[in-house]
Amino acid sequence: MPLELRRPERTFTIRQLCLEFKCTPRALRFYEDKGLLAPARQGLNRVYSYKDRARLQLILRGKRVGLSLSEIREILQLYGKDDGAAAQNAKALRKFRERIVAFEQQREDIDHAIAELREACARLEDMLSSVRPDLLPVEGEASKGVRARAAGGRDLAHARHA
Amino acid sequence: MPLELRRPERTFTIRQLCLEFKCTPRALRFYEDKGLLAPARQGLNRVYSYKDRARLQLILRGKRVGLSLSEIREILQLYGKDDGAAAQNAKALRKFRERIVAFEQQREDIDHAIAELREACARLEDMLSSVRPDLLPVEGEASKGVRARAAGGRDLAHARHA
DNA sequence: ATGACCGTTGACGTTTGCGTAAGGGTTAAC
DNA sequence: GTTAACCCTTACGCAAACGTCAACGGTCAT
Repeated sequence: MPLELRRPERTFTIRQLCLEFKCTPRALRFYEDKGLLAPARQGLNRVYSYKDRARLQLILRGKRVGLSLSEIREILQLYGKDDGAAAQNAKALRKFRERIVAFEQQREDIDHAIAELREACARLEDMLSSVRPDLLPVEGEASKGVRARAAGGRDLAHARHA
Repeated sequence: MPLELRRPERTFTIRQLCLEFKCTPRALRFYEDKGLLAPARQGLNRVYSYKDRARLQLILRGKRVGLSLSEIREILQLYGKDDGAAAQNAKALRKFRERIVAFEQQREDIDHAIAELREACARLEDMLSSVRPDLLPVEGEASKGVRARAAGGRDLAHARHA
């Protein structure tokens, strides 16, 4: 058993999760206050399980896409009901569907925004290249036009929020 | 000229815009306070032009995708500089690119979220259909399985925000 | 036993984005 | 002439989501 404490049994301290997910202890405690997390305790200290970690991931993703904590909590609660309570689950189903519709709306908005920004970029580039080509992003020797699809870096993420 | 006051010359009162975009006068004045809008005046009364209306659209879309007002203001400011000031525009270009990357990240998050919710829905449906089929969304006689892609209604939109 | 860290619980402070009066001015209808 | 419908400004209020102390406990190395 001492060797068997590999993956699923692993636990995390508050700090470990904070480092991993780039947030503060204060935030985690706050989420707990608000009923989004409920880590175990060793004495006073919080002990986060893998499931807690997963919940935290969902929380943060939810935040990035603009959900409020109470909305996230609601979703997590519905999520956790794999048990009976059929009527409850029917409600969950409706809620989920609503959220999906909302998200799809939001995706449209984002696509719009991206499209507009791209246009703006294009116009700016044209202007600059005809007036002050020296200010353009280096445009070295090799790559012409297409410019590699940057991003993909697994450690970016992060966003604002009202 | 009296007949020529068709489109581009049109102006709007604060209330008209509010009705059209489902927001309150208070909000518009607030945006103005924060430097996002700057309608003309007739005496004390605000008079919104088509350009103002367009800005408002951008503001609201920005909000829906989770931007803060100050971020939106920044973008609008950069937007408005079609004039000279090359160096400034180079900065704008960089900012825009950053925003695009951020938006693409956000789109990924949303896609994830949608996927997860769909999965959850599927599981819930399975469960319900095997235990309490009566609780499922009517599943009438005709449509089997595919269910029309609801939404599309042009007057939904709207979202939360901290 | 003395810091140096990590953890804990309050509790007050801050920023954002408006809501909600409170008080006042104009014009249009009745 | 007063009621209704808009408009304005000023200002206090409020919820969300933490930040930032303050004050205290555990433990490990020096």
